Amino acid sequence: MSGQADQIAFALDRLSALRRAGRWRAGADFGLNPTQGEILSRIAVRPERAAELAAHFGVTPASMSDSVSSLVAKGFAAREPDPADRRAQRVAPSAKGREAARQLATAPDAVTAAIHALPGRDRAALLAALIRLIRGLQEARAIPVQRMCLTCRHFRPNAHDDAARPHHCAFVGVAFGDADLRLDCGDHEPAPAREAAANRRRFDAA
Amino acid sequence: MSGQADQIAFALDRLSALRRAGRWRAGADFGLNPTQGEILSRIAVRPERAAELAAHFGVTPASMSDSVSSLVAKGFAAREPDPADRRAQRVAPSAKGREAARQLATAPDAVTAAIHALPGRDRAALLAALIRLIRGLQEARAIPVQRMCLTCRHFRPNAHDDAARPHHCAFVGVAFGDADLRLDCGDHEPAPAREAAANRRRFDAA
DNA sequence: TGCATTGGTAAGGAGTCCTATCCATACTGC
DNA sequence: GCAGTATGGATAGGACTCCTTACCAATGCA
Repeated sequence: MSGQADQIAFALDRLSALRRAGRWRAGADFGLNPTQGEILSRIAVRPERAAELAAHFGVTPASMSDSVSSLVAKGFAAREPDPADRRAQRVAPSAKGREAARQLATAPDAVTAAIHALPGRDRAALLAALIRLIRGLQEARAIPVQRMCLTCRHFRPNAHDDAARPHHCAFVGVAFGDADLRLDCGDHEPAPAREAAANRRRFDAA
Repeated sequence: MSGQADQIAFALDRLSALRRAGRWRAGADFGLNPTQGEILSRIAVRPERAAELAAHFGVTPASMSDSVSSLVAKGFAAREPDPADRRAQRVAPSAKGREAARQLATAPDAVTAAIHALPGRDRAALLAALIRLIRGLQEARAIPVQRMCLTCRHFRPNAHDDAARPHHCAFVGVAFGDADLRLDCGDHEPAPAREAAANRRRFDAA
């Protein structure tokens, strides 16, 4: 019998194939394929540079340029100048793109439904394990930094005595627990390296 | 803050992008792309019909036919007649294909490494949650039946009193625990529906 | 025997994603 | 102030995925 790790990797691959198949169906109404749908969903939350998108999706900048071009050609997005750097451009959704992203976000998805159907304890354990997994990958520099709480300047780990809700988000001003930790938050702003390292230590200390 | 389910789905997407990127690198030495590598790894365990492969990977039979053709054209696989049905063909690896699959299986992969680096408790919780997730998807008929213990005729759930190793595999003749449950076993043989349902009940009863 | 079903391929087209190359802006040191 | 280098990005050419539609052949049921 081979190891747990292989079984887990196998499960991840199965689930991602299902998600991709679901995105084919969901995007078909708009003439979007899975890749375009993912990019659109991403920039609908916050416009990004092509290079950031390429890093996020794990493709070359050239490939991302292709995909963005087809999104632009279909009228779902536009390239706009980035005020911070005149070499750069941000990819932003058009009105039509925002509407499509909204519908995509609410489209039924078998995997998400199955996650919802999971017992609460399993779901929390799953999220916790995945957060640790992604942190490990970040520390091994295998995955680009995400918009996750652990790297956000608004995050205050273990700031409260309440064991159920020890953390604090200074942006929205609420206490929350491990189960509500975000891996991808629209309000994320990167923390300075020193602060991020301190947060990590404080988070692990609990 | 949006729900846990969305965060989990986000994590799954991130990890699958990473796996795919890793497969590009791993397969590059052989002239294999990620899709071809996945198919090859699959048939190396056990030859399968194109329709089964298409269902497994969530693509249309026509697409699978394309991919198999390119695998055949490169000499990694061959189509052979299926004795059980003269319409059908099985896709089997060539000697070269088996060797490539062997090297692919041992190629370093950041995600697998990170899973290994996870604390044992997290890893077990992750696998357990994923098995439940996939079972839920099977029952919702969103995912084709896998080669998992729960649907195998060699599986004897809760056959032993040992709490750590309650299950039994009649094929290899060993007792094992939840942590060693397989989602994709090369020795899998589907159990009759009646037996599978009984196994499910017996498994859940524990 | 007749016909729907199932396994599979062929053709045509959109799009992904690669490598390689090139352009423009931005930093860096003298 | 200006070369040299780094960075953000687009373009070109090519391999390939994956789709839809259409078609053939074996199968299985009425």
